[in-house]
Amino acid sequence: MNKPRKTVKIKDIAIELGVSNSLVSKVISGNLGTTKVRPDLQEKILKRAKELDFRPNPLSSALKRGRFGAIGLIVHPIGVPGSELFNKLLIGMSKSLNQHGLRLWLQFYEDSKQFMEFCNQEIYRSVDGLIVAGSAQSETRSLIENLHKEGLPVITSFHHDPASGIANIVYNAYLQGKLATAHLIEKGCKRPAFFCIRRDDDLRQQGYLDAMKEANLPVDPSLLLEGMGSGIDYRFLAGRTVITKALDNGLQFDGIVAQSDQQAIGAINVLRERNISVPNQVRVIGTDDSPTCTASTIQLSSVTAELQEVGGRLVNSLVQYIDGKKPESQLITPTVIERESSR
Amino acid sequence: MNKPRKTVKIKDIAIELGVSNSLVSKVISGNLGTTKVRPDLQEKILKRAKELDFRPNPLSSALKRGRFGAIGLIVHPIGVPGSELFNKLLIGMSKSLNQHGLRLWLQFYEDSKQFMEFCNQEIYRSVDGLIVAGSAQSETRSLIENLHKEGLPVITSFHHDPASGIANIVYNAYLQGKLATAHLIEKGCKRPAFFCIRRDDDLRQQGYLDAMKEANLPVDPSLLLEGMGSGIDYRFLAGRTVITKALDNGLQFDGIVAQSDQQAIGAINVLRERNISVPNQVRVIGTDDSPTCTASTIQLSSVTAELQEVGGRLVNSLVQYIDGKKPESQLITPTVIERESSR
DNA sequence: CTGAAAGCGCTTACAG
DNA sequence: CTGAAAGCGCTTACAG
Repeated sequence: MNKPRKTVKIKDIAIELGVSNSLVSKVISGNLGTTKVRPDLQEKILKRAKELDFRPNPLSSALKRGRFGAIGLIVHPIGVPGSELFNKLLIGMSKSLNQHGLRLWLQFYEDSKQFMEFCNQEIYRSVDGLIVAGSAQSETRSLIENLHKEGLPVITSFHHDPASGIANIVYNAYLQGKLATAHLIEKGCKRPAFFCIRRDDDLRQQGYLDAMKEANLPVDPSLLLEGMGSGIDYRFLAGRTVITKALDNGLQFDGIVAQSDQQAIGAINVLRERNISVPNQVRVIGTDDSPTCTASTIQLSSVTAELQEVGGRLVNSLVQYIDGKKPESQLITPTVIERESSR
Repeated sequence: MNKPRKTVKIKDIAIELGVSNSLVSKVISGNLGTTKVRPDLQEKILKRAKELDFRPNPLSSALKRGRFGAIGLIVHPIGVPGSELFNKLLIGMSKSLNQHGLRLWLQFYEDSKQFMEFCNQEIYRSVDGLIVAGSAQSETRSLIENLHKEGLPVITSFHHDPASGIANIVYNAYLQGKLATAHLIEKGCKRPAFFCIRRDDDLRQQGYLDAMKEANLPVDPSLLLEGMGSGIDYRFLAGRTVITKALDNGLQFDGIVAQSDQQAIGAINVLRERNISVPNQVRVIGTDDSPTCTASTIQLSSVTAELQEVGGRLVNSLVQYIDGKKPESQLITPTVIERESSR
């Protein structure tokens, strides 16, 4: 066993100055209540506390107040590897947490089993609120709803099927698709292709379709490129495969809206190998504005995911929630970052 | 204010079963001490606790025991953006933390000012130990040493100038350089070039030099490629710039050891544009084994940084430290991952 | 074999 | 204007 670090306590100061614990506590916390301290005494206490570098033991305060001073973050692995989406989320949260003097308890989960373990650990009894981010599986969703019903303030960051009655804060994936497509159209594209993922409620695809409609451009179904294996694949090779197939099929297109930056780079590589000029013949835009965009021969345009902003708002809303103000769901608007590939 | 969630307490169980708080506490925690409970009573208590899904309030236990049940992680942003090094570190830590039932308090710092703020917040008084990772600036180093002297268990993960008297756990950068170089030599390279960074104590460069020596290969100083702007630059463009210059200077080389995967990919792109075949004419190996390696037309060989392993060991050592066992510094051995670019 | 009691360090309603 | 006292929920040395 380690000897406990010795720290200054309220009692130490009280004894030294010949006043009561109560008074020291009140003066230092600033919660005077009905108490009216003599100004000189107050000053003396504050001065001594500062000299001794006193800090209340957060455990004791929390125990007394019934607060923990900490929030939990449970994340399903998010973003393409290399996208830095998760890092951005954390940084955004971290800043906001510091402002509120809160601490973060972090937990990863890879599947609903792990999530259940979390719920069965005491961890969630050690936080004032919870943020759950990543993709929601139906089992985890009901677990979250249970925690919420038990009175734990919970906020999620899900794109699909958010838990019912729980505020959900995410970037606007629909607008990502729409803005990216509108950007290419604005640059002169008439037949931008779109990299589909295999799910029927793909928000970005909706955005693509609406952008086309608003520009009065017909949507040739063959512009909706599929074939990225079974399931969702945001990686490099998916971009290669899909665009290779499209070219081999003789598809005519003058733009590509990709659902990740890696897909976009994969596609660009194929185009270059076949001497198709980017951006002159085909303009390309990715998604996420990840480091990949500038880590390539041709600088890739992209639409942001604003994860840092999302992180900050998640924390702020949760803090308000803990203080009793029921939060609203929010959709954060992405931005198009124009670079060489769509100029 | 939020109504506090109501939870089951020891007292509730005690009253219900007509026994004392003490007994319930002892039975549940398993710390019987001199106490010898009647087996049937013990069973009754455990059964009821389980039914009620009782979990001790960690705050109270911690307060009583003088432990916090949490450790702090302060990180300087690490790794090239997109390298996922930080994520790997976190995942490694997270797993180990869960095993020990510990929680993580996360804090980023970008400069020593922020680090000082951290030290001035009460946060470090709410953890049983601290892990500091990233690059050490001299000011932060002395702050860390101070925390350590005050009795806070601290472990660092620094590559250069670790704080004195504090255990330091990192991957072996020297071996990264050496193993990567040896790999290329084994594949037949006689004149592998090395991407230098501008610091006189570059461990990877030492590794490169030693690998060459052990293979009895002469080191032509012009193989040590500099010119990546002022300071360290691990990014894509640095690789392009350096290798372009080398080729323009007519340098003869048959391999490249890069200090990041992005640098390597940048270099490969230049080589391909000039119709120099990778790996036939030039074998290339990167560093970090980041997602970039497989997100490229040619799959990039790389040498790992083992951050997940580092993360796990940091936590394990810190836990031991908290329990009174002074930890040792450790160097984690990296592994070469062979892919297309050096085959 | 079991429980009463003190205590971890703070906070706050209440009494003086 | 200030302090004694109770209490947050648990733990443990000690008494019975």
